[in-house]
Amino acid sequence: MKNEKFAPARKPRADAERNRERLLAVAKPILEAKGSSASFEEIARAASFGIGTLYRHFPTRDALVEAVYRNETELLAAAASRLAATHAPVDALREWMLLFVEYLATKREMSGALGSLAAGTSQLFATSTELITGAILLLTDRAQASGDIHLTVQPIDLLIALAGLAHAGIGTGWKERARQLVDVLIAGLRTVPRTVPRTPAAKRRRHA
Amino acid sequence: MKNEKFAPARKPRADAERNRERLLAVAKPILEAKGSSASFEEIARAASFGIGTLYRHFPTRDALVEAVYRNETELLAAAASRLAATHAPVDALREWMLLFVEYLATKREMSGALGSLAAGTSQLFATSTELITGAILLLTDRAQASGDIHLTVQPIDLLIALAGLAHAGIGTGWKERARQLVDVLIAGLRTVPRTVPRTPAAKRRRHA
DNA sequence: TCTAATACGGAGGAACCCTCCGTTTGGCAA
DNA sequence: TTGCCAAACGGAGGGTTCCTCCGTATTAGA
Repeated sequence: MKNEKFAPARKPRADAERNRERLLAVAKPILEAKGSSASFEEIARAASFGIGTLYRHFPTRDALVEAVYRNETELLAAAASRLAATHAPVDALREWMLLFVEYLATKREMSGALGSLAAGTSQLFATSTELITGAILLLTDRAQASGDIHLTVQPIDLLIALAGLAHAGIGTGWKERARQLVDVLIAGLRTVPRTVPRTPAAKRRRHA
Repeated sequence: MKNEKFAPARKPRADAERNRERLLAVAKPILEAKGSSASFEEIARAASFGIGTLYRHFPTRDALVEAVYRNETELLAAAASRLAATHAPVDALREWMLLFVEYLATKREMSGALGSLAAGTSQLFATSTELITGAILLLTDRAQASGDIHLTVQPIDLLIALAGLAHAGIGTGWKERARQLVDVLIAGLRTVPRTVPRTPAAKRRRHA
């Protein structure tokens, strides 16, 4: 047993750190080309490492994906507070959502994974998920406080919807379509929700 | 060579047709439980068929998925014209989108595949894709003709967004969140799009 | 009943996953 | 510098799934 679980993890060996970087560098283009279905063995081979090494550094696919995109995720999150400081509330939200579309664009093949990143599905994604949700919450809270939008959905759902679009595998023109959707979503948030817009069919649905 | 390619395909043997039905019946619950990651071998075993038989009937996963849900897809498509006949344009659209959410709900695990179904990604999904796009086009065209909505997105993108939400793996409460999103989308479609809402940042983005 | 034409079964090669453990290496202490 | 050992590496191997291929069995029609 020892107390290994409590050991504060002495800093990693220099070679390990170098190798980790090399793995990340090699993994990124492969992930972008082949999507999250890229084989671990291929990545390891491409970096001239044994498969075991890859697994030691990144025990799961999610861990690898998160690490590869951690940096960009942080940049994206940072952009939120910058926009909040320089733009009107709704404009800031809109601009940031457009940035999110750009963010997805690099990783279209990966967007399934990133969708569940946004959704907070995986434990491994926890920190990235927090970054993203924190960013959009900052912007939506502000826009709501100003009275410009009325939140009837969870802000993260807006991003998940966009990620869905990225993921669907529409070919060229995807990005433009996603941008249009951003504007529809924003416009939808601006309108005052009708109180209890229940139709007879909606009641029926409750029992379906 | 012969002319086998042009032979109008004599009707399938009775046993083959029986077996096809049995495969579909067995596949459905398995797909629903395990998602599209369900193994072909498992399905074949569950139906007490050899793996070869399954592959002959459904050469790809997509073919199987489409066949399993073909029926429900047709029902969903049919509902569109019914709603168009009985509801005001926007109400019909909204109700149908809510039905689409229900449609997804049965197959949450499958929604990735169904997303690309909606997107028209796969050749195999061609006919199902047509059914779905035809249905929503009917409703959006009508709502646009009445002047109640202003289409700035491709209607199918609305569905893809919803499928994305289904796919993201949000747990309980998914359906309610999707319904809320439907209302945001509808509200967004109702507003008159601003003419050229370009910000400086948008120009910059063009070169990214 | 006979015989093509169809359909079925499942072995087998290939790809991938992930674990486990013997070997190698880096870095610290003497 | 040298020696030691925790840390890191490599890759064989057992397991799973994919999908093809072809010998065997079954059907439908003459």
